[in-house]
Amino acid sequence: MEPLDEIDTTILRILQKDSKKTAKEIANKLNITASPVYERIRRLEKQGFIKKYVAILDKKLIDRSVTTICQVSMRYHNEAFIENFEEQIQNLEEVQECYHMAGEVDFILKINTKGLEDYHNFVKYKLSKIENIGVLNSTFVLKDIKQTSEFYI
Amino acid sequence: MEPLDEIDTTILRILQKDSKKTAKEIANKLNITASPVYERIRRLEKQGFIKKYVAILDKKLIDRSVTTICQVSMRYHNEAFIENFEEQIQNLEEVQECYHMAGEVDFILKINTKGLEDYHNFVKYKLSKIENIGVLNSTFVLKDIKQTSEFYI
DNA sequence: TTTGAAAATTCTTCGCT
DNA sequence: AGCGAAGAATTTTCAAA
Repeated sequence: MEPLDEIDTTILRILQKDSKKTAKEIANKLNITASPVYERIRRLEKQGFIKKYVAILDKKLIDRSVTTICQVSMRYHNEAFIENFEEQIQNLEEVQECYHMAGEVDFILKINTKGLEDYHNFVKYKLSKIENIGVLNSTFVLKDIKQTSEFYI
Repeated sequence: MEPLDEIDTTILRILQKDSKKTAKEIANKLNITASPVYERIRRLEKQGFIKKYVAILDKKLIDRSVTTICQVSMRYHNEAFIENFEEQIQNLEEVQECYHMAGEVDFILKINTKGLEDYHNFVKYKLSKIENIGVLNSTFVLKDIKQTSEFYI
């Protein structure tokens, strides 16, 4: 696969910010016509550089204001337990992000709920039901400082 | 502002997963015609429920494979220092997320770089230049288990 | 609020340069 | 690779129900 040129990265930068921009608008910024822009976008999709297009919602308005960062450590560290944990996490709708970490803490999760009580219920009835969880440490977000899906390219 | 009905939330659920779905496709799933779907989407945008539409890129392919979670605590906790920190963070392109936290740690950041060396340079030349940072604790992501912008609604 | 139709715009393909 | 034209599909508006 060929490396991306300046035109490709400009297209990606624009679409990361606003995927509703038309090929024509992007073409204008690049001083070329719409068809090559269109073809490049199609290629970038096909090659997997663009994974998907999504709408970003306002969490306050849809009543998911409480964001919690939860750090999880496992009791035993064998393959089966880790794979089981990863599988279970996929199915929890409240979990927006989950990373397997190097270091003391095994997993870091970002969870969105309506309120504190819903987070309590999430931990009580869903998260803590997963086998082999050792330490579980939750801290609440006071304020979102920055939140974007953009990569600097 | 009226609360959302079942049709609105269905539209939002669909657009969170794939914003390229046409009004017609969404209408089919709802057994109505395209125009009310179109009008509802416009209203949801206007009211702010939908903040924006974005393309999600593949971080491996664009060479931003290293994700780091960085926990920052400030030395002194006064308004000016906190506001300054929040402002500085906005301008750092490597930072995808930053939250002001309750508890021991003041801020949690998610940072994407090309490699470990680039993270080192980020900390050395950018993050640590911000005034009044006390403790700074970085841990690396071994594997992304789950990562979505969707909210469960 | 939904429908159905009509106009404007964008998407998509393709032959040519 | 990019251009420009042409047809298909979608977006967008709107009168009527």
